[in-house]
Amino acid sequence: MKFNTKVRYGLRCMIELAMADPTKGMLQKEISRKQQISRKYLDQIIFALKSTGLIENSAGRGSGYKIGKQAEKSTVYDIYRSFESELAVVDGLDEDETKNHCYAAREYWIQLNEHIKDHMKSVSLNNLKERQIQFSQQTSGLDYVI
Amino acid sequence: MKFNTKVRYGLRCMIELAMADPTKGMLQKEISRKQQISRKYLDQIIFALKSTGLIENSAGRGSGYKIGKQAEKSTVYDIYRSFESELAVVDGLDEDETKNHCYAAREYWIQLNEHIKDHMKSVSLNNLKERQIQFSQQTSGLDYVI
DNA sequence: ACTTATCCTATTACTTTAGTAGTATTTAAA
DNA sequence: TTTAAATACTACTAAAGTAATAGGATAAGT
Repeated sequence: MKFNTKVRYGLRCMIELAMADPTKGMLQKEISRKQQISRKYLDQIIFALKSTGLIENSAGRGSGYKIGKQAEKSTVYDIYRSFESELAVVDGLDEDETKNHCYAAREYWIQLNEHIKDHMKSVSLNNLKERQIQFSQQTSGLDYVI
Repeated sequence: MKFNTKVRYGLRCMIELAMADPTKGMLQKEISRKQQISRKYLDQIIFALKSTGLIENSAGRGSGYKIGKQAEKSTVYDIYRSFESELAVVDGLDEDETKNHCYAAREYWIQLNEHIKDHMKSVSLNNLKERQIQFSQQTSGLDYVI
C-alpha cells in the first residue's frame, strides 16, 4: 500500500517547477540536481508529465521546462494520473457484483477508494505551492532545496 | 497503490465469522469453501488474525474459529494491522525533515496517510456486519456466499 | 493408535518496481 | 554548417515484493 517513486518524484517536480520563475524554463539537469533524482530516471518522469500536458517545453537544446498552462489548476490526482491508471486500491471493484464473495467488503473498498481519490482531487498544485512558499519564508529557505 | 490479498481476504474472513452463529465455531475448511480461498493460503491468514486476537479457537481437531471477544469493536484498520505494519503510503515520512527535498510534498503525504488511516479506523466490523445483513435481506441471501 | 485439524516456517514462481542504458532526434551555438 | 547539448523514447536488468504452495510438528477427538 505505497505510492511508487514515479508518482512521488513527479509531485516534487511539479512543485519545483511551480516555485520556479515562470518566464524562464528549467533544465532536466537543474531539476535533477535540486531534487536529487538521477538524470535518466527523471527523464522518464518528465516524459510522463509532459505527455499529460502538466509541463511544457520547446524541443531540442537548452529550452527548459515550465509549468503547463492549465497546470496550476491541476490536482495531486492529475499528477498521479500522469503515471498510473485510475486509482483502484483493490482489483475487481468494477466487476459484476455476483462474482464477489462478500458484499460488505466490496462496498467498503469502493468507499475507501473514493475517499482517497477525493482527497487527491481536493489538493491543487497551487495549494502545495502556497504551503511551500510559507515554509520557505519561515526558514529563510535554508533547510530545503526548493 | 493496492491492498494485498492477505488484507482483502482477511477482511472477508472477519465478516464471514461475524455473520456466523457465535455459539459454534467455523472450520478453516468451511471458510475456505465459502470464501473461495485456498486452504493453505487461508491457513496463513487465519494464523495472522488469531495472533492479533481478532479470532479465537481452541487448539486441535474440530474446534472451529469464532470472532474474538473484543473483535466486534475492532475496525478495518485493526484487521489491516494483523497483516501489515503501520500504514505509510510513502517511505521516509518519519525521517528528519531536512533530509526531505520538498516540504510541501512531504506534508501532503502525511496528511493523505492520516486521512486514509482515519477512514479505516472509522469503520468497525459491526458496521460491516450490519451492511452485510441488510444486503442479505434485500436479496434473500441468494447472490452472495455469505 | 489413528485421523483430522491447526500451527508455523520455508520455498517458489511470478509480477512489479526502481533505476540504468542506448539510440534517435532536435536545435542552439561555435 | 558542423558540433555538441539537451530532450524523446524504448529496452533492459537487478532487486524486491506478492500470491500461493509445501511440509513437518503438534494437538485433540474418536
